[in-house]
Amino acid sequence: MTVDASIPPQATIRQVAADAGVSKTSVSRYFGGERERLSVGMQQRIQASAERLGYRPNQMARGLKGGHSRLIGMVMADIRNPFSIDVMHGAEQACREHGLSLVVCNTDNDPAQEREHLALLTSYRVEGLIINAAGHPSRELSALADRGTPLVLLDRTLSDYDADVVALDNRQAIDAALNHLQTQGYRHLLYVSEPPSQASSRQTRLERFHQQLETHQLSGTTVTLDLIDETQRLDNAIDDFLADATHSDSPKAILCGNGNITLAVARTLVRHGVELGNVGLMGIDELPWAELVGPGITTLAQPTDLIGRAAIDTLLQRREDKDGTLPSRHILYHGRLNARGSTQRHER
Amino acid sequence: MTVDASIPPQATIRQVAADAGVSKTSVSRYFGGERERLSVGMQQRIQASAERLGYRPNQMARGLKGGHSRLIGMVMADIRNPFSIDVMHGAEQACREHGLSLVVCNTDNDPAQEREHLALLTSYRVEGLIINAAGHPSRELSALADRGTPLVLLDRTLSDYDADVVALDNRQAIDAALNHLQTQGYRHLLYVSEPPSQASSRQTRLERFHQQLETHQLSGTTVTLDLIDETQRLDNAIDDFLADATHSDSPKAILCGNGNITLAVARTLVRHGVELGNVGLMGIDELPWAELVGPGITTLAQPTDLIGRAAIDTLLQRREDKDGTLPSRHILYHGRLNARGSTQRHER
DNA sequence: CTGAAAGCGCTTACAG
DNA sequence: CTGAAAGCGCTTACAG
Repeated sequence: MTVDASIPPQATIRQVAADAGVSKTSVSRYFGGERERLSVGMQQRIQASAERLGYRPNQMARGLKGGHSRLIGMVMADIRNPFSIDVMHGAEQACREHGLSLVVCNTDNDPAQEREHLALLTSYRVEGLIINAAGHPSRELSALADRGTPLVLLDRTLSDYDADVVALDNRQAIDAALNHLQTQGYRHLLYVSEPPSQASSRQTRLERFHQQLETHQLSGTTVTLDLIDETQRLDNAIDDFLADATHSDSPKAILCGNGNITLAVARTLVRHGVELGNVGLMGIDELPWAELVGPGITTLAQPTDLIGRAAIDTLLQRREDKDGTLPSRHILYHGRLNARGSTQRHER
Repeated sequence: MTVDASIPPQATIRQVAADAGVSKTSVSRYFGGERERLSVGMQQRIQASAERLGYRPNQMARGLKGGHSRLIGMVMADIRNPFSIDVMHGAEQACREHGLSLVVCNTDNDPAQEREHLALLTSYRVEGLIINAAGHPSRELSALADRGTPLVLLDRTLSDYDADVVALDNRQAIDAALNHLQTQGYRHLLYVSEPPSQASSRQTRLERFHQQLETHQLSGTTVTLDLIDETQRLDNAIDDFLADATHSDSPKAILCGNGNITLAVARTLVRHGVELGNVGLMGIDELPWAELVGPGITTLAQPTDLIGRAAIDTLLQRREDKDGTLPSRHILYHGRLNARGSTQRHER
C-alpha cells in the first residue's frame, strides 16, 4: 500500500508566514483588512506566498477570536413562500457586493426551530441577522444585540423587541387593494388570511381591512385559516361567501392576504368553476404564474428585491453606528398594483 | 451613567466545569456524544449547571478542533427553481431528525460563486455536503473529500468527479413523457431546455429525447436557451414550431425540460392565445400552480421530498463507511405523471 | 470513570 | 512598520 503525496491540507497562517519570512501577525493583518498598515514589500511577499499555497483564512478560528466571520444570518419563517425566496435572493446579491455570505435558515413557522437556528447562528458569530420571526425570540435577539450584532426584523415586527424593520407598508397595501376593488365595482369582500397570531404583518393587514371598509363604502368579512390542515374550511368559507343572499346583488371579490392564500383560493375557485372577474380575485404578493390563470390574477407586488437589499443595507448602517445613537427605523415600501383580468367585471 | 448587571455573555465550558465542580474535559465529553462514559452523578451535575447557565457549546471552537460542527452544507445552483426549494425542504427535515443543521448557499449558476461557497463551507467544517453543481468544482470537492467530508451530487453529475448521486431517473422521465404524449395522439414534438452545458441532467434529458423519438414513432426537434436573456428566441422557436407546414397535419406538443421552462413556455402560449390541449404542453417538474392554467398543465413530478431526504441519508451512510469500501452509488428516482388537460386533444 | 495539558488557527493588545 | 505572546472555547491523546 503506497502512501502518495496527498493534497496539502489547507495552508494555515503559520505556513504562509514561514514561506513569506514574516510573522503570523503580519499575515493576519494582511487578511484582516489592515493591509495598508504594511509595507509594500511585505504586502507583496505575503500576497505571493498566500497565492502559491492557496491560503484562505479559517473562518472558524477567526470567529473564535471575535474577528469578522463575514457571515450574515437570515432566519426565515417559510422558505417555500415565494416572497421569502425573492427577498433571500435580493439579500444575497447585496451580501455578495459587500463580500459577505448569507446563511439562510428555515423555521417552518415553528418557534422551537427558530430558537435552535438563532442559537446556531449566534455560535457562528454572524455579523448581522435578518429575522422573519415566527415566535417571540426576544431573549435570543437581546443576547445577540448585547454582543453587538446588528439586527433587522423582516416583514414582521415583535411586540416585545425593538429593532430596525424592513417591510411592506401593509396599511398602504390594503388601502390600495380596497381602492382598486372599489373602483372596479366590487362591493362585498372576503379577506382571507393565514393565522395572524404569529405574524404582525398579517395582523396589520387584517385590522386595516376592517378599519377601511367603510371609507371605501364596502362591506366585507374575513376568514383566517391554517393552510396546512384547514383547506376544507377554506372551501366552506368561499361557498358561504358566494352563496350569501344578503349581498346577492353586490359584486363580490376575494382579497388574499399573501401568495400562499392566493394559490389556495385560486384552486378552490377554479375547482368550483367560478369565472374570475365576475367574482373578483386579488392577492397581496406577486406570483410568477399570476398572468397565466384565467384572465390573469390581479396582485399587489411587494418589491422583494428592494426589501432584501434594504435589510442588508440597514444591517451595515447599524454596524457603522458604533456609539448606538441611531434610533430604530421602520423602512416601509409601497406595493405595486398589477391589475389583471381577475378584477375586471363582465356582467352589467 | 449606571452600569447595570448586563446579560451574562454566553456561558463557556470553563464556567460550567467550575459550576459543576468537574473538569472541562468531562463537560466536553458530556456534550460531545460521550455522555455514557461519565458516571451518573457527574452527568446530573453537568446537566444541572449547563441548564442553569444556559450553556451551549461554541460551534466555532468545536470546528476549530476538528470536532463535530453538526452542519451540513447545501450548494444549490438556482434557489429560485421550485425543484430546489422543495428538495431543500426535504433535506432540512431529514437534517433536523438527525440533529443536524442545514446551511444553504445559492450560486445562481455561477461557477465563481460556487467556488466561493465551497471554500466557505470548507472553512466551516461541514460534516457533509450536498451539491447541485453549476461548474466543475472537482478541485474543491476533492479537497473536501480528502479531509473525510461525505459528498453527494444532487441532480447533476460531474464528468471529472465521482461521488454518490441522488437524482431523477432522467431517461425514465423522458420515456414516460414521450409515452404519454404518443398515447395522447401527439406526433410532432418540440423539446425546450435550458443550456445543457452546465448541467448533466439537462444533457441526459436532451439526448434521451433524441434517442427515443423513433421508438415512439414521433418526430421532433429541440431548442435550448437561456431564460434570462433569450425570451425572444423562445417566442420565435415556438412560432416556428407551430407554423411548421411540414408537420401541419401532425398533432403537436411541447415538452419542457424543467419547471422554469414550463413557466416561460406557458406564458408564450397563453400570450399567443394557443388553446392548451390542441397544442400539447407537458413539463418535467411539478408546479404548485399547474392545475390552474387553462385545462391544467400535465407534469412529470419529481419526488422532491424523497430526493432531499435521500441526499441526507446517503451522506450519513457514507459517514459510517469509515474504511471507504462503499462503492459510489447512483440513486435514481422515477418521476410521477400528473396527466392534466394540457395533453388532452379536443379536435379530431 | 476522570482530569491536566497541549493545541486547533486565528486576532489583538502590547512593545519596540 | 513589525513581531512575540497570550488567549478565544473547545477536543483529544495521554495518564491515572
